Amino acid sequence: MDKKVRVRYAPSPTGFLHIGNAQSALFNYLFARHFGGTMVLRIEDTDLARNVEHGEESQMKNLHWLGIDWDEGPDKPNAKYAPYHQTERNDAGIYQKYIQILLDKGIAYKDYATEDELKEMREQQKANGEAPHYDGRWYNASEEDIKAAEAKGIKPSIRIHLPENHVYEWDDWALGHIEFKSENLGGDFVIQKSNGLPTYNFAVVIDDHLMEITDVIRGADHISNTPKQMAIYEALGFDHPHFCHISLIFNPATGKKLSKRDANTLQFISQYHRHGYLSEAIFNFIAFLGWSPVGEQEIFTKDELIKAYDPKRMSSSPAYFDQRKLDWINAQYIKKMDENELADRVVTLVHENDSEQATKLAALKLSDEDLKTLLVKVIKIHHRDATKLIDFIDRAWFYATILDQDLSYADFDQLEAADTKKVLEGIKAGIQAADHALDAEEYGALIKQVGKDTGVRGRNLYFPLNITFTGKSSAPEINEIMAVYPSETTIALLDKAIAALA
RNA sequence: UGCCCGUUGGUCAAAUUGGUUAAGACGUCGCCCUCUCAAGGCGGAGUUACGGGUUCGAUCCCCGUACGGGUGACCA
Repeated sequence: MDKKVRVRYAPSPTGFLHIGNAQSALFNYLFARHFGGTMVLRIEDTDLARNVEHGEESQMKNLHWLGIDWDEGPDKPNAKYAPYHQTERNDAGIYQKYIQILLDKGIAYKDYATEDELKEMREQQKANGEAPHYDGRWYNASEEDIKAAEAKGIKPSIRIHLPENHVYEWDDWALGHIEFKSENLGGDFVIQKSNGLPTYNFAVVIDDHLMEITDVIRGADHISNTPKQMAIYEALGFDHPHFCHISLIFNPATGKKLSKRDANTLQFISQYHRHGYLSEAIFNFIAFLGWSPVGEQEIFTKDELIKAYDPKRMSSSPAYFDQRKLDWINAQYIKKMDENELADRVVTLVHENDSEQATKLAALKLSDEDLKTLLVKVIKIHHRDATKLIDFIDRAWFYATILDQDLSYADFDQLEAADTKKVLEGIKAGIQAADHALDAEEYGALIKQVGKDTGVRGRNLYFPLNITFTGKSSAPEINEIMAVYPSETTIALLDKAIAALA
C-alpha cells in the first residue's frame, strides 16, 4: 500500500448501534489497525427528519464498549479534516463549492420538477413496463422554462448528468471485479436537495475525498450506490478509493438482512450488553461473520484479530446470525476469565443494567462488597455452566433469597424417605456441632461422613441435598452451594425439607 | 420488471494458480467421566443447488436454469 491507510465509519444518527453497523465499524477498525492507518468517525446527519436524539452519543458509547476506538471524529477533531458532522460541513459551504463546480462545468443542472410530477413520471414508466428512471426533462431546459418555474417560486433540486455508454467498474476487496453501465443507474440523480442539503451519495464522495479516505468499507447494501458515487468522482476529476462491500448479516427467522424492525432477534449491541454478553465475545463473533482467518483457531483476542486480519479474505456471501454459536463463544470467554474479574464485571452490570434479573438483585441493596463476595461464590459454582453474565446475576439473586423461594420437594418421591430423612438430619447435626460456618470443603467432608455413618450413598445421598437447597434433583457441586448460605439459612432449609418429608 | 450480487452439511466456514478420503467450529446424536446437570474427552451422522460445456481430471473455469438477497427516493 503506497498511501497511508485512512478509513472511516460513517453512521447516520438515526438509531442506536445495530449489529450491522457494528460489523462495518469493526471491519473498518480492523483494517485501520492492521495496516497502521487512521480510523475516522464521521456523522452523516443530513436527513434532519430522521435524526434521533442521543443516537450519536449512544453509537459512540456502544462502540467504545465493544472495544472500537477511532483517531478522528467529532470528539477528536483534526484541524485538517474537521468538522466531522455533515450538517456542519454543509454550513461551512463545503458541498456547495463542489456543486457550483459541477454547475459551472455543465455536468450538473437544476431540476424544477415537483414531487407529484416525478411520482407521475415513475408511475407512467411502470405502466409502460419500464424501469423507473429520471427522464432528464430539465437537462438543457430552455431559458423560458427556467424563468417560468422560478416565477412560480419552485425551489429546484440539482441533478448530475450521467454520460452515455459509460461503464463504472472497480475491484472490490470482497467481491472482486464489478461493473455497472451508466444507463442502468436510474437516470440523472439528485446531488442537492431542494432544501439546499447535499444528498447522501454526493456528500459521501466529497467527504471521502477531502478526508483522504483510501478504503471505503461498508455494507453490501451500498453496492448499487457505488457507481453513482463513481460518477461524481469522475465528474470532479477525483480518484476514487478502494471499496470493500461486506456481506450482509441475515436474520435466520426472516431470511432477510437483519433489520431494526425485527422484533424477535436481539438487534442492538446494547441489548447484548444488557443480557450479559462480554464485549470481547461479540467482537470475536462479529469478526467471523463476513471474514475468516487462515487456520483453525476460532477464539481470537482483539490484538490477534488485528494481526490476522486480511481484507482479501472477506466473504462474498451473506451469513445467517447464529445466536447459539455466540453463546458458545461467550461461554468460552467466561471460562477463561477468573472469578474476581468476572465478579467485578457482574457488579458493574448490576449497577448499570435495567434487566429484570439485575433489577431484582439490585433491589436487595447489598453493599458492593457483600455483592462481590456473594458473586465470587456463585461464580465458583456456575463457572462451567454459565453462558452469559446474567446467569450469575440470576443465580446470585436466587441464592440470596433462598428462604423466600418456593422450592419444590416433589422429587423426594423418587427416593426412599427414611434414607432421605437420615441424610438431612445427619447434615443438620453436623452443622450444629461445628463451632464456625463451614466452607465448601468442609461441607464436602461432612457429606461424605454422613454417607459413611448412614450407609446411604450415590444419588440417594446427594439428591436429597440437591432438592433441599435448590429445589431440583440435579445441581452442580452441592457442597459449594451450601457454603453460599449462612449456617442459620442452611439449617432453616434443612428444617423446611424435613417438614416437607413428613 | 430492470440492474447488481450470492449459492460447500441445520449454522459459521476451509480448500496454494483445477488433482484433498471435501478441513475445522457451533448445533445434533452416541459413548466415557461423574451423585445429578454441566464442563471436559472420544466418536457418529450430515454438504459442493441443478443441467450442460471445457479438461485426463471441476467445489474451483465458461454457459444456462432454479433459488435467495441487495438496490431501484429530493433516505442514509
